Amino acid sequence: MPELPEVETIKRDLEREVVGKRIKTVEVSGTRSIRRGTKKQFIGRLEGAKVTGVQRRGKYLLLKMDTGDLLVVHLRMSGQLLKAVAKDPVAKHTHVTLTLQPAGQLRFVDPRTFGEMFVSDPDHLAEDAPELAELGFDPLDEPISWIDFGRKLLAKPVQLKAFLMDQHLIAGIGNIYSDEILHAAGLRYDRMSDTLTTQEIRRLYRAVVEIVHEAVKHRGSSLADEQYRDLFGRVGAYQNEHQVYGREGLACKRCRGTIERAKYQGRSTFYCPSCQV
DNA sequence: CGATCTACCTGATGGC
DNA sequence: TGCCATCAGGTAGATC
Repeated sequence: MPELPEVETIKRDLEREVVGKRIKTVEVSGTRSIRRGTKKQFIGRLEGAKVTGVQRRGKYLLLKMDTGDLLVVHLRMSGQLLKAVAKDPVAKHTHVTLTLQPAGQLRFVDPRTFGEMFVSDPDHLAEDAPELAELGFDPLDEPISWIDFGRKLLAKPVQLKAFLMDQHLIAGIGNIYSDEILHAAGLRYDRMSDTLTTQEIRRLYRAVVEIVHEAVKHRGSSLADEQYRDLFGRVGAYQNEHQVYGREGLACKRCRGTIERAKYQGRSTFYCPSCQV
């Protein structure tokens, strides 16, 4: 479900609502959500710890504890982090409940159970979660120069959509935002990275940064199923700004061509065949 | 090594 | 109604 803009929205909500609170108790149901390490050590390391900060790396969230530990969260396709109070009805698929001091709860809800949480610390993060160390640049927090971006594009010929979604190259971009970025840049999803002109490289880089910022400004995208929710359970608004994603058969807002859907690496891709080249 | 497929899950939707 | 196929924001691991 969530890509960088959605995770960033939740991060900012967590900073206001959860940082400074202490975790009083931890409840875990099922075995899927806590699968690196044991439930017992997960609970033991979190209970009594105070949340002192939140970081986002690509689509990962890291909650810093006053014990030095890090609570790492990845929402994958259907995970939600929701603020609640104890008397609120418990949603189906609530797998982890952190009860906070002085008040409130943080709940992890995840119907498809692809998401996960685990506890690590700065000294062991690289071995506990090697994929975190291998993330590419973050277009929101650590934008690189367009020259370096161009070097990455030219380093290896790869189709542009695969390039944008490769977390080793750029952290945080997934199926929705890769389509929106490519449309904004006027480039096709299957264009090879090493065929771009200098002007196209600059346009693509600008589109990456702009689309991500705009999507954060609108608090992310919730699709028809409204699975993506922020910490307060509210939907995002960026879906109203989508130019191509989910708009098959509709007119391109830029050139009035017809948006098409293609299958790319087993997933839907939306693009305008007349203004993306 | 890289590229490509599959598995991991539940739930919503649409065709028959 | 119901049954079945397809699809959904992601990524790791197997298999070529």
